[in-house]
Amino acid sequence: MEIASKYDPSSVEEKWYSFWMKRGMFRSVPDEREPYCIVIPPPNVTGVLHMGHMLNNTIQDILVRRARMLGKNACWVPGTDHASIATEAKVVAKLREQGIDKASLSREEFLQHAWEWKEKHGGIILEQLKKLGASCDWERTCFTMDEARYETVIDVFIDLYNKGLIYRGARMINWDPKALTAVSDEEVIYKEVHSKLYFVRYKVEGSEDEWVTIATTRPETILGDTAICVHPEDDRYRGLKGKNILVPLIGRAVPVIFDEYVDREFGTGALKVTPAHDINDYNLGLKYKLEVVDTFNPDGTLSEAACLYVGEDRFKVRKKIVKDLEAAGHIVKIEDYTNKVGYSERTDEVIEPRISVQWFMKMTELAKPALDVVENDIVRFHPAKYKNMYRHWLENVNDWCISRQLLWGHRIPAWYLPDGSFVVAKTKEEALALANSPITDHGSRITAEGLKQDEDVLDTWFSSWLWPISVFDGIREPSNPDINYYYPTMDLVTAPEIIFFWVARMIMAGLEYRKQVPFRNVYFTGIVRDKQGRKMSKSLGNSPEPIELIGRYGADAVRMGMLLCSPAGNDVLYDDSLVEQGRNFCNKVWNAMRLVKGWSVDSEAIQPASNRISVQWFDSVLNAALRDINEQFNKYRLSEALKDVYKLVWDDFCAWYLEMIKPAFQQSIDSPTYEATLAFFEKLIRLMHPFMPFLTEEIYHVLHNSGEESIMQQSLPQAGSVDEGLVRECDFIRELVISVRSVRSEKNIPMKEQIQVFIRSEKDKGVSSHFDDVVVKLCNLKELNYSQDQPADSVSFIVGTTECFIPLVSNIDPEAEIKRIEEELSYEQGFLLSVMKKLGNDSFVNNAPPKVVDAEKKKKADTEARIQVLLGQLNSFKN
RNA sequence: GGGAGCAUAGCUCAGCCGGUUCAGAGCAUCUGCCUUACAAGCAGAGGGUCACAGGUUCGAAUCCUGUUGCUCCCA
Repeated sequence: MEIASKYDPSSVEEKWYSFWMKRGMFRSVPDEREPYCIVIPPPNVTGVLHMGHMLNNTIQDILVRRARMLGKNACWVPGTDHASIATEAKVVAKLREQGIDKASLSREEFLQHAWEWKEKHGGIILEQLKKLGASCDWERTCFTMDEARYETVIDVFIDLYNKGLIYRGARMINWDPKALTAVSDEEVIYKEVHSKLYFVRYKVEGSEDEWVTIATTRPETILGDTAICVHPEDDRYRGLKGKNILVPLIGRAVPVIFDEYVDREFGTGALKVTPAHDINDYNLGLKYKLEVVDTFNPDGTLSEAACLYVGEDRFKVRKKIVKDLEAAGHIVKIEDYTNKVGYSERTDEVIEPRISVQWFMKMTELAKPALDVVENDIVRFHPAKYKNMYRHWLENVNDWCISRQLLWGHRIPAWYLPDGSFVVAKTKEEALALANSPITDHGSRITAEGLKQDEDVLDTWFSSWLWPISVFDGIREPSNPDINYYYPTMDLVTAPEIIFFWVARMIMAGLEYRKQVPFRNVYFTGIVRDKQGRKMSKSLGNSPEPIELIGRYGADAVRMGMLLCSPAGNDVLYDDSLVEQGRNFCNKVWNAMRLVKGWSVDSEAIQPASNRISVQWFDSVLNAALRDINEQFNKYRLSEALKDVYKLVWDDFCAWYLEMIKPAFQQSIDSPTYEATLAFFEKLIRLMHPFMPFLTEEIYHVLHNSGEESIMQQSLPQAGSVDEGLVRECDFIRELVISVRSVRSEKNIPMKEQIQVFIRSEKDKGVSSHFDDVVVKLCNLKELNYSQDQPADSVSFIVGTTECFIPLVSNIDPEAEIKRIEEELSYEQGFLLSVMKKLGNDSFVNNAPPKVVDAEKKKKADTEARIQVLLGQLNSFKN
């Protein structure tokens, strides 16, 4: 059989994914086994797969596949969210291309277009996940706006409203003038911008030439000023008590108020107060009952209330008003200034703080238990450092603005009566009944025509926060078999950026509706950045196209490359070399398979002792590694687990074990060793399967010719016992082999040339000879000898405390040897000195644990032994 | 402005309660090899005052304090 010397993933991956799919191997239904469940963080329907998804979903797939192989009933629930702002923007843009104006459409017509868009584009990202090997139960695919999820959201809204946790009120909110909607605090991104600080003087009313100078970064809001505020203890402004100030250009008289809020050091110490357009000013306005003049329209242009520049854009007005102020003699000076400005996460538009009537959810009551479960490790964070961030947010939590002025989403189930009051109900009929019930008592009889449903929809996160429950329909059917079996889920894999948006709120929802946390562990991935540490973004063009990357290197290589360098919570600096490393590893495993598969087996042959000991040795090494890797998984150190696998396979198995037992060219191998090797290989690919599903499935089938079976359904190898003594013996041998190779390299002795090695010892005294034949093979020796004497014309080296020699016919330079030995000697003597110093220190000997003192004594003995050896060598060269 | 975290080899990072011949790994670099599984490979080598300054201790990369630099979160 001819097997290609290079592993070709493209011919393999499609085959095995459809193999798994056809046989329903990702399917999970409740049974008597222990459940293991992950719900996918639902990607946006507008999204296409990016590098962050690749990392995140690779990790989830590893966890799920591993759980499956541990015999659990593993279920990974996929789905997408409707991303109201992003999707609506896409649909509006598409309509515009077709010459359709959103405003000309009815709600129903618009939603029709939106659904069409969703049907066409909404599934792309899930198809892409399949290319990565994601073993989701696709039959369970959910969407935040499908029937069950939609109704769930509405039910929860009504329930929370009835519990008094949701209210409607006028508040200062973050307004996105481009999307024409409110957004929550969490959707505002503050960016540092270079702007100007304008010093503007306002005239004191009734005075000839008395002025107050304020500093502002937003002169266009001057038209909405309704007070000037100074610090009560600021001597500069004592004279202003009881006076009014005239707002420039429009001459409105506004009062001077005194409040400690003002920072005397900033600007001039005098602050203009614009309650309609700044959150702090808004609070001052409430405190001093100031007039609120809203000078902006929803789209960011100036309103009638501004009197000037009506209908012009806020940023154009900023330039204009500065000119006009300057002309009127109001500008004192303009300084360069750096400040933070809020931008909309979705549209990147500058957020306009605006007073608006919105729906809010009270957070303080829900926050307390959600904090407790994390503090008490009922939900564990990996890495745990994110607990700090979580705590800080929950202890300072604000009410959540949940309404959005959009069409695409869950429409708020509130119905307004002609008198402006409202009722909250699931249907118009229920609303009507409620409106006419004696309890609400609206006096006159309300008709269906008199009821108008709220035009707004809910924040997308208001559906996402229910996700771990809603995917199992656990709100509508609180005791259905799925929710009872799969909830709470086990692990959540997500980015720290959405710890508040999502993680915290899911915990709240879980505790509120299931009295139980939604998951046991939260694994925070890092951000995938480019090599220079920049975030990957479309505009920078610094992100590889994931599907193309998979095409080029194979999904397994990409999975490995992503994970190998990303400990939990750490950012990944992506570079193609990472994926290359993954690909190379796949190829290494592939070739190991080619080697083993190519051996002919001699069933008559008796197993040589060297093979037997090699098998015993690798068995121990494998068991020790399985134990360690298991431990890494328990600590959610996936990257480290993969490194251990990498080392076990490449170094221990390929570089050492296979070389130890490899038969000479065209020789056959004995059957016991061959069988043991196949068993090792089988264990290794099972161990690797969660990380590299495609390659391992391919090899599994090559090794077994097993048509219908899948490696997916096999169990993970269990760690057996470890012969520590044997491992130590072999460590000595490995060191010996490396030393011999090093001498070969230094002395330019080609591998082909057979040499001799002498160990200064009596055979079987001190040094074990179990591995002698292995050494002979790996070093290409004529013979391995034990001798008390140094052979003539030989170079020497030390392994542990044992002296070894290689006789050479030439190439020995006494000068160089002496120099080398003297260098080693001086290092050892220095080391001995430091050990002696420790042992000579009474407080060390008395205070340190006996184990540590003994270790120091052994160091001393070993070092002295080595020094003896070196001195002997030096002598032999000098004489 | 408030809070959190980080600083170890050229790069990315391990290094758990202070003590293993402790200063490590991978990648990159350099040298030699197309040795019949693998050049996507093999063998070997170099490279770090553990940011800086103090302190605690018999002993500090590890604990404490300060300084500097960077990152993130919140307002």
